[in-house]
Amino acid sequence: MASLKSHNKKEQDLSLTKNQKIVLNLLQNSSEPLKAYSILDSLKTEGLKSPLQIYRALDKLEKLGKIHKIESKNSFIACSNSNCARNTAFTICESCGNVKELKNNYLSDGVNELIKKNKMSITRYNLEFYVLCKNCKTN
Amino acid sequence: MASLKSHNKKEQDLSLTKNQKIVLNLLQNSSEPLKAYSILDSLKTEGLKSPLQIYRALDKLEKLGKIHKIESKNSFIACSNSNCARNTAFTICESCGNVKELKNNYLSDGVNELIKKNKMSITRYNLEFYVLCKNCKTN
DNA sequence: CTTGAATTGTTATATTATTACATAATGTAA
DNA sequence: TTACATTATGTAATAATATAACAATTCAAG
Repeated sequence: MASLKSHNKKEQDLSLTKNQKIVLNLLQNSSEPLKAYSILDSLKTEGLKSPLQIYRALDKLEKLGKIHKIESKNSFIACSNSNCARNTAFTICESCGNVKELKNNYLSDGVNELIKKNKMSITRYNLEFYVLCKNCKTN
Repeated sequence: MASLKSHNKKEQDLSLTKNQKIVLNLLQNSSEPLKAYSILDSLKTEGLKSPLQIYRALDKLEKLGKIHKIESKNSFIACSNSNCARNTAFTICESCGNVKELKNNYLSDGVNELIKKNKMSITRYNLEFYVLCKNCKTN
């Protein structure tokens, strides 16, 4: 087991530490973005008791591209692509706050075009599209 | 002067209240985004002494589209277009943090195309492009 | 003038995030 | 292996950002 783990490190990010795994797991199983202190509350049972333990795990996961921060909501969401550490795009429902990550492939061509046309030399981008989600439209 | 002022209210947003004007003025004369508490510090001399006075002015100005919040920096910047209350786009230097608002016209066509192509029904957007600004490139 | 909406002032408090410091685990090169 | 650097941990304290609650005031519309 141990040897398997270390062998696959890079591919599967099994190199995550205990705290990082716990936090990532919570986010991956959440249907909505979570706030740091709400994560903390949820993980008190797992032995995480200080904000810093959460923030440190979040920082690392974000750098790895495994999660993203929705800045306008001070919330964190698991990456639904494949570890996009640099470019992100979300839709955010203006009514209920529901957030979805847009698939890289859907956008990247269009965004690249946009960038070229405007002669911008971009190292990274974050796009937030505000919408009315299906649920909220019908209500 | 006074009569001119009241006559042009709507066009020039002279209807702003005292606090709102003071805060907007500070932001318009700033070369960089400012944080709420730094605004508070700067305006202690003008009689503004509580965070809430600042936040309330900022909220109002943001709704009017006269300023924007850079969420990832918890900072505020005066609008450099004409009161774009809904759609915003910025470049943010990854090195020095320098922020510039992109002109609406530069982007809007391209963004609209992008939205159409992806069949999104967007009510509003905020685009953050991270760059290396000229200064930081050469250093 | 008077009524209702918006704005203000003030205190207290909630929420989000980091500093500082001591310790332990892990990786790596001699 | 030892030794050294790097990374992660735990904990307490505190900084930075933002809002709640309430009383008082301003100010335009009827």
